[in-house]
Amino acid sequence: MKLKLLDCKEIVVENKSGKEIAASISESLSKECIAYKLNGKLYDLYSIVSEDGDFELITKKSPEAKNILNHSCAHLLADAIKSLYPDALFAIGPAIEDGFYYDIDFNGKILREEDLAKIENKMKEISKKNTYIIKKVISKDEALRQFANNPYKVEIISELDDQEISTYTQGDFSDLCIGPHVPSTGYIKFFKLESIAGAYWRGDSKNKQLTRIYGFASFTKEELEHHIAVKEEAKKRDHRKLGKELGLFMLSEYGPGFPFYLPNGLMLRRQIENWWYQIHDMNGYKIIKTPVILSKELWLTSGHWDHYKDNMYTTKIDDREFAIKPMNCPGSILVYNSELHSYRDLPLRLAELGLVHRHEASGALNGLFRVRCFTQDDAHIFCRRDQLQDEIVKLLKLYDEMYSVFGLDYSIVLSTRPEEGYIGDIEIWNESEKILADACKATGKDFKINPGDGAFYGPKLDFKLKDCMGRIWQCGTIQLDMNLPTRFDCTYIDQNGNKVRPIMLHRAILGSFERFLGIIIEHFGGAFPTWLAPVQIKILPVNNEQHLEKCKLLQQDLLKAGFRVEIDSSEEKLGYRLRTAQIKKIPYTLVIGDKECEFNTVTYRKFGTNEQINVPLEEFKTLLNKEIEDKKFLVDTKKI
RNA sequence: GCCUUCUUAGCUUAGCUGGUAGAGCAACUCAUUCGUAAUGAGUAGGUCGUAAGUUCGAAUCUUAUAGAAGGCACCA
Repeated sequence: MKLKLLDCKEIVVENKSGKEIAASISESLSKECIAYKLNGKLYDLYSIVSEDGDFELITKKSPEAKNILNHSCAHLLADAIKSLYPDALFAIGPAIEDGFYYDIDFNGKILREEDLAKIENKMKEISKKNTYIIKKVISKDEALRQFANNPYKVEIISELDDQEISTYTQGDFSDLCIGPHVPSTGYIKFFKLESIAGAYWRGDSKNKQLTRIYGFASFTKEELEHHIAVKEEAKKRDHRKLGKELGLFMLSEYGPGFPFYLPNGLMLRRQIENWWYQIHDMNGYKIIKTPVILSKELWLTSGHWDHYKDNMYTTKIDDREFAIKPMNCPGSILVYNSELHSYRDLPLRLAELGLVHRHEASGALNGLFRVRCFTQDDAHIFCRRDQLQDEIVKLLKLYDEMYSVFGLDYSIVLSTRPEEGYIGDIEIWNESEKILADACKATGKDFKINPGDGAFYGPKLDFKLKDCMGRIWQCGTIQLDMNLPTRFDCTYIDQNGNKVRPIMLHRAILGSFERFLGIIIEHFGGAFPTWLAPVQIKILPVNNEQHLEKCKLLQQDLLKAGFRVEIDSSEEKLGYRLRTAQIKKIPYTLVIGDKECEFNTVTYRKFGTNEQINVPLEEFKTLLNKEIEDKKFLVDTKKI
C-alpha cells in the first residue's frame, strides 16, 4: 500500500496495522496513538491498512481523539452496567459535543444518582483490566441473531445495510457499533458520570422513555478536573442565582413562567430598551405598539388559531372570543393595511417591543430563558422584491452591530424549505433561500444549513447564543413570510398603478428581552458594563457624622448629571461596606472623607480592581460619561 | 406534557434508621466612629411547599397536589 503522510512523505507498507506504522516512525508516537485516518475515514489503530491514500495517525491530542474516547467510555459504561444490571437493554450511546451518554432500558428498575458511584467504580475496575476492544464485521443475519433479545438493537440493525454492520467486544461485553474505538479499556482512565435523565427512544415522545446517563471522559486528569471546575464556575453565574443575589427579577409559584422585574432588573432592561429605540430610530424603523388582546377572527385569518391554538391563552369579552397574542405579526399587518402604500414608501419597517404570551409546556420553563410571557424586539418589514437582498444585508449588519455591543459570539443557522406542508412556489423558496445565504456571504458571516427546518411559510436565519452551561438558545431570527401577506391581502401600488403583494420579513434581534437578559446576566456574570449597571456608583462616607452631609450633596450632584447613585450610610466599618458594594458588583465605589470634602475630589475604586484613585469631581464625571458613551466593558467577561 | 430528583426562617443550609427543629448570613437592639472584602454582644424569626393518610407520635413513611432543578419532547 502506498500512503501519503501528513508531511507529504510517502511510505509503502505491506499488511501493516496503524499501530505498526506508528511504531516504525517512533516508539513514543505509537504510545500516543489511538486510531488512524485513511482518506478521511477513521479506523481502529490495530486494523490493517487496506488501501492507498492519505494517511494520518490520530493521537490523544488530535481533535478527533476526544470523540473516540468518549464513545469508548460509553461502551465502558454499558459494560459496567451489563455486569451490575444483567437485565438492562442498551439502546444508543454516542459521544456528544461535551462528553457522551448512553440510553438504557432498565426494565422498570429505577436508577438513582447515588447508583452512579457504584457504576463508576465498576468502570474503573474494567479499565484497570485493560482488555482489548476488538472489532468484528458481521452479516445482518448474524447481527439480528446476536441481538435478538434487544428490540432497540434489532430496530437499528434492520435499518442498516449488510456491509456496514460490526460489533465491538471487550471481555464478555459486545455492542453493536461502527467504531472506531480506543485499542483497549486501559485508555479510558479519567472519566465521570455526571447525571441521569429521561429520554425518549429515537427522540419521539410517543415511544418508551429510557434512562439516559451522561458522562465525560478525557485523556488527562487535568482536563477532567478542568471540566468539573468549569461546570462549578458556570453554576455561580447562573442567571437565576444572580437574579436573586442582585435583585434583578423573581419568579413566583403564583405565576409559573411569568417573571417579575425587580427594581434593578427593570433598570437594566430600561437601559437596553432606550438604546434599542435609539438604534431603531436611526435605522429607519417606525415604532408602533399593538394591543395584547385581539379577536378570534383575526387569529383565524392569520392561521394561528389552526396552527397554534394549544399555545394561546384565550378570553371572552361580552360573549365574543378573543385571544392574547402569541405573536405580533397580525397586529403589525393591521397597521400596514390601515392605509394605502406606494412603491415609493417601501421598505416600510414597523418595529414594536411586543408583549406576547404563549402557553409553554411546564417542563420547558427555564428561568428567563423559557417563559410564558415575554417581550419580543420585533419588526415587520414590508418591501419590494428588488429590495429584499439589500434589506437582508442591512439587517445582518445591524445584528452584528447590536451583538458586538455586548461582545457576544453568535452562530447563524439557515433553515430551508420543509419536505412537505409548505406553502408558496418552489422557485420563490429557492430564490429566497439563496438571497438569505448570499446575504450572509456578502457580510462575511459563516452559517450552517438546517435543511427542511424552515417554517411552513418561508425560510429563515436564526441567531443562536450560548448560556453559561454551553446550552444554545435561539435569540434573533429573520424570517421570510409568504403566507400572511396573502392571508391579509397586503398590497402596495407599483409604478403602473397596479396592486402588488409586498414581501414580508419578520425579524427580532435580541429575540426576547427575557431570554436576552438571561444571556447577558450570565455573559457578564452580573458585573454589567457601567452603561447597563442598575446602580453605577455607591458612595461610602468614611464617617457618617462628619461626611454624610457632603455625600448627600455629592449624590444630588451626580443624580442631576444623570448617573445612578446610592449612598451606603449604614453604621458599619468602611471595609464591610466596601465588601458589600463589591459583592453587588457595582462599577464604582466612592469613598468620601476629610480629604475629599476639603478639596472637592472623589476617591474611586473600580469593580474588579483594588486601586484607589483620587480625582477632582468634574474629572470623574467626564471619565464616567465617556465610559457610558462608549459602552465599555467593566472587566474581561472571560475572567469573571 | 414525560422521566428522575428536590422543596426546612428573607437567603444559604444541618437534621442517621419516625420521638414535635440546629446553624451561618441578612434584619432588629446595644456598644464601637473604625480610610478600602466581614467589630463585638444580644434579640427576634421556622411546625419543616400544600392537603390527606399510616402511627401513641412524622420535617423524617404513604398518596395526592403545587412549584423548582437536570434531561427528553415541544419551541408553529
